[in-house]
Amino acid sequence: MPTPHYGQPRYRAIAAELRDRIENGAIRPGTLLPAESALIAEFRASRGTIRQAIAVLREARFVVTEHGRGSIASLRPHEIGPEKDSEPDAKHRETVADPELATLFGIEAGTVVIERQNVIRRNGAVEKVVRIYRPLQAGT
Amino acid sequence: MPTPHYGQPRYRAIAAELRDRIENGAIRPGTLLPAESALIAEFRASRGTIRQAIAVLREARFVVTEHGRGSIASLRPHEIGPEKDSEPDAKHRETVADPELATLFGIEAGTVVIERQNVIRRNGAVEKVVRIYRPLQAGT
DNA sequence: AGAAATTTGTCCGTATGTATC
DNA sequence: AGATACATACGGACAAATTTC
Repeated sequence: MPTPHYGQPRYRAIAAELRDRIENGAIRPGTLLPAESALIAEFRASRGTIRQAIAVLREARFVVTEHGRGSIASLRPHEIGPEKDSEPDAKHRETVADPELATLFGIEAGTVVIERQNVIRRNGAVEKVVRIYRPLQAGT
Repeated sequence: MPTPHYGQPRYRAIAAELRDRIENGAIRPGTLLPAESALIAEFRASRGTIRQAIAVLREARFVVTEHGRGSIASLRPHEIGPEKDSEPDAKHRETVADPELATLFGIEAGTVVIERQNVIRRNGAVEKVVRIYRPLQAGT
């Protein structure tokens, strides 16, 4: 893969993408951003580039980075929604595609996919866990 | 000492070595791999390199890693289910529980669980993949 | 019950070599 | 030549989960 950075540099494009996710709630304030390693996999960027992107967000106060913990999306006054779910039976998240999913979706392993997980209980005990995977691609 | 990565990078060579040990039984399925610190000493590699090697194994489902515990050798991927030439839309197979599934089911990570996978297609393309996990005992 | 040790997770800073624009 | 980016690798420090004492 060459290194085309037509227009703005890559780290700025990644920073913009992450900022959008924070603003539109995909990454909720107070929660951790994906780890550097996860962002490397998702954007297929080198560590240096990812760190540059996060540096931009930190500079703009969109995130606060804690050594050994991660980068936390900043709380926005108008978006403070504690929503303390103790343990939801369903949740959304992003993970990376394992080789099989990658093959099925026709993407490369390591690409980020959306995972929805539902926990089905029966008499209190967990009977089964359903995980639904979808490609992330659409219009980003 | 510079950083010569002529040919195969170190982390891949280490991953290959560890995979061999799992395959030939030197590290038996269900047991823990040596700790990162031990691997660092053995291969004289940095922690980052060791962790990259283990990430390769995890990606290929050769191990399941648990925070604070270690990486558990899994059943070999090619022994887990029947080999397929083509991809059916639904299939049963056995996999190993990742830490989250283990917690939900109240079993230990690395334990074998039943996985049923359904592939939902739409106009030929794979729209989503549904995976349903159940413990071994129940449901039979 | 609690403290310490172990182990993995994450971030920080740096370095070398390669490739592209 | 310089700026950008990638892949690899090192070492250090702090955080968090688990195990051991």
